[in-house]
Amino acid sequence: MTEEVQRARRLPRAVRERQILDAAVQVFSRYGYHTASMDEISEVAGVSKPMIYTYLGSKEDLFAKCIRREATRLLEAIQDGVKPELPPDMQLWHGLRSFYRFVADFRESWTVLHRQALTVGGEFAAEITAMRTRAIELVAALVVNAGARKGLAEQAEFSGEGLSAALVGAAESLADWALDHPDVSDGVLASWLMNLVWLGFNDLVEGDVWKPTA
Amino acid sequence: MTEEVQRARRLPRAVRERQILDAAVQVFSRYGYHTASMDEISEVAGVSKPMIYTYLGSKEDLFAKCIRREATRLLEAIQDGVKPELPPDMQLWHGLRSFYRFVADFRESWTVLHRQALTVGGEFAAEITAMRTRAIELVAALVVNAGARKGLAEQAEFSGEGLSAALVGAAESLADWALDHPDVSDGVLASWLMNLVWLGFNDLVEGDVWKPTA
DNA sequence: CGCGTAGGCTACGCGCCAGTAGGTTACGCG
DNA sequence: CGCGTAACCTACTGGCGCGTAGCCTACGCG
Repeated sequence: MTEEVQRARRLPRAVRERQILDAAVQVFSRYGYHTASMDEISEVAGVSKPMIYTYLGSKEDLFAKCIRREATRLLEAIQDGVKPELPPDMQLWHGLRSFYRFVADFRESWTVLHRQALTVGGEFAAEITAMRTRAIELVAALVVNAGARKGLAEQAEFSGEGLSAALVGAAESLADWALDHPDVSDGVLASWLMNLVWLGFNDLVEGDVWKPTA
Repeated sequence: MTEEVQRARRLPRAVRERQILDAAVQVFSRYGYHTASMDEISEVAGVSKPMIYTYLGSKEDLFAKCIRREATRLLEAIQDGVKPELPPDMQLWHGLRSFYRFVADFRESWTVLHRQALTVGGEFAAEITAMRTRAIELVAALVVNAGARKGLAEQAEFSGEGLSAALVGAAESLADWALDHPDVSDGVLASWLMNLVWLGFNDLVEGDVWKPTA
């Protein structure tokens, strides 16, 4: 009689929770919130369904916990990369590099944050938006700060918040593009954005404004 | 005996289809594909549910038809605005203005295209991506064309496709921002982007590349 | 004035899936 | 060695919502 291979058994709660969250991120990122089924998550996690409910609560709870964990990871990855003592452009550059490195390393995390999070209407779609807003405000602080140094104030051609929204959007969109082009390094991606944005911004600061021609 | 107010009756098929599509866009944009219910759409349309199925098919069919109608509207709005005989920067500027005007005028159309369309995995998420890719390639053509004039070729600092992806993302993101700031005109929004992108791009063309400092 | 057809509805079936009831086995500790 | 408790499962239910069967009614046309 061959002894049965033991299916990993009697693990402490903390370990199981991590397994479940990992599986959930994977399945949510692949199928989206609504299409993903708790049965499949439990299967991928190698755990039965009631475990999920006793440990992590309802489907919505589970999703929220995924989002929060991945968001925290992302923000920490960026903050670890940026060096506050450097000039604004280098801060931005390092932040962007860390961001693209994270996206490349944790595709599923990024997908679940960027693509799937908005699809669950209501309560914590707001939470995601809040996180995104924080990112925008952070960038805005950089930009406005750099602008203020040169005496760029409330002109019609300038809105720190608006420009930051555009910049963040550009970064996100480029991240999606990069998922299909894994050969492009994070340094190159960050450089593209810097060339686009920082140079243009510098011109603005110098008063070199683009105007429509007749 | 007061005569009953007649509930709009016996309308021709084409009219009903429009009513249904209008209602569907509204409901889908508010709740998203999965959360939206056919019952609510029928209610908003002022029509019973079987009508939707006989006229427009399944829920997925209905959503696809919404997407296609709104996408066509958007692309036409942009193409009507742009004048091909103008120089590249002015073409881009007019295209952007038309885009922001559209978003302001048809918020629901934009929402359903941008936010909700990606949430339905599979078949025609691809369709949306295709449309977006077309937009990116269009912009890329503009950019590459303008770059080629100045002899900017395959440098590490340059990728028409990548930059275009970033630009489109910036435009979309700014559109979302603008939804919360209705007082900002389409001309101003377009100018911001031109200042960011075109000036930076011009610098690139001139060989003025941003490089990280030690 | 009858009959075909296009416009329209109420009311139901049925599958899928989030969530649960209730029971079983291993481990820790006195 | 027995008792509490924490880990873990199988097997069910209940509801929500897509899609439809079947029926009614106004209008046009000979």
